[in-house]
Amino acid sequence: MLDKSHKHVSCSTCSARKDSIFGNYCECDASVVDNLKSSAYYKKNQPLFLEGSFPRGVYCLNQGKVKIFARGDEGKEQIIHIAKEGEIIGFRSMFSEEPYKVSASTLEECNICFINKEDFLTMIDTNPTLRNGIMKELSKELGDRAMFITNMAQKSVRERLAFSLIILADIYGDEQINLTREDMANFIGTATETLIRLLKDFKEEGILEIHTRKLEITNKEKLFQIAGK
Amino acid sequence: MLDKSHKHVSCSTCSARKDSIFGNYCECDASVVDNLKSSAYYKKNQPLFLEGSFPRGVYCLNQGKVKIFARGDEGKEQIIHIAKEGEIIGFRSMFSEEPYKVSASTLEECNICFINKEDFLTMIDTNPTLRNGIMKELSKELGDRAMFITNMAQKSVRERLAFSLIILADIYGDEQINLTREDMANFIGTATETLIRLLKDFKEEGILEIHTRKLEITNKEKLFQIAGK
DNA sequence: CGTAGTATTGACTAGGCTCAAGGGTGGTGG
DNA sequence: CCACCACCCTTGAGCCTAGTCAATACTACG
Repeated sequence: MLDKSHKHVSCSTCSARKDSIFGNYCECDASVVDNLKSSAYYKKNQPLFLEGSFPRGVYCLNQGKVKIFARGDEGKEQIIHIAKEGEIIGFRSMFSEEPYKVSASTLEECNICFINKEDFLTMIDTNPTLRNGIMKELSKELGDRAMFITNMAQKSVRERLAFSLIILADIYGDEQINLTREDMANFIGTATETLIRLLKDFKEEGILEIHTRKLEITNKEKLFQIAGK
Repeated sequence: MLDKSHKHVSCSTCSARKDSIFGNYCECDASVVDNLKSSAYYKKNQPLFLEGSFPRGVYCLNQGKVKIFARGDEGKEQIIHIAKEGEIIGFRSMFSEEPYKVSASTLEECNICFINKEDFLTMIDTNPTLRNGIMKELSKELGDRAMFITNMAQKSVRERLAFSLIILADIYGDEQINLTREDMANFIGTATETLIRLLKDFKEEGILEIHTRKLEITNKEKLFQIAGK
């Protein structure tokens, strides 16, 4: 349980900063960012922003996990990305000058800092190192999504599950994967029932342990094998 | 048939320039770009670059269409994007400092200009308008791909075909859509046979005319209806 | 200790893939 | 200019993955 009274996270002591674009690219500017930003506690399942609305700034994730998702025609969520500590969220639409094409919502309790649109854009304009970092980030994500699309189009659900579990294990680090079956199904792009059946298979094959909602990967090798490549 | 002896396309007379990021963002720099670039004629099905290799520069499409695709585990192509006249191709990997995650290959005869990596990066560094244009472009594509992923995961092949035909009609403008069945299937993310059967259905429903390989959309309204949204 | 949300299981169906076999078309070279 | 060959397109049959619907069990939290 996070400290809900925690009103201000300082960049200079931010444990996520080493994993962040800010940490990597503007060592010197911690205090500058510190003065511009505000920070806030978010409950589980609380939205940061919604598809269709216009961005007012960017979010920097200090603690917790956030899902980035789009909705299909019937309103079904497709999770595009799960952000972890240190990630900056929601800067895409600020450059494209479009409304958000995706929504963001907390998956657990989070501490999240916020930087105003104008302040952030000024930083980008005046700090080439940060700017290059952002461009690199945008480009990397674009490459990742090409692979994501290919996986969606060509892999079976079983293969996608294996692949996604590897990604999730990486996101959750030493913690166990902790998602509702529905969120997980929406990440993989399948029905909840199908996911459940496959998790059971994986368990029987000795790939993972199921502790109700938390998953513990016990044979990562085999996952790579099933995921293919 | 393009003029194969055409060795140099000039930016100032480039018919695609108005649709290009260069045309929109650096009116004044036409002659600068002109001096830096080289231009070349490409045959049908000629690769520009391959997944896994490192970028040496960017390509600017003066005439023709180019497919951007990734390969799945079994080597099957997944077409991520089809570039038309005026588009700049292959700048993503130059920012991410990774090898290409996708390949590019001409779909028909093309005239394509090439700008050296160093020259292009210098332009980006020194020309904020161009830079913002590029960032906008990266961001837009990222948004598009979120939708692409959602469509792949949630729509039926029939719906995806309708959706893709709308996109293709837009890319081909007043020309008729002209792709092999295989390329088209690889764009939609389905088997060639399934695509063919569905095209037949669409023809019988009065949505399109099939002139062997060329497709003529006759009822775009209905396509929107089927695509949903 | 009840209730809402979440997870699980079963039965059924169908969309779409694979394999296999023909039919067209257009580009090239004699 | 025409014939041939390679490539592309089309059709059919059968199967199987994965989605839907429906009913039941579990779990956590107030």
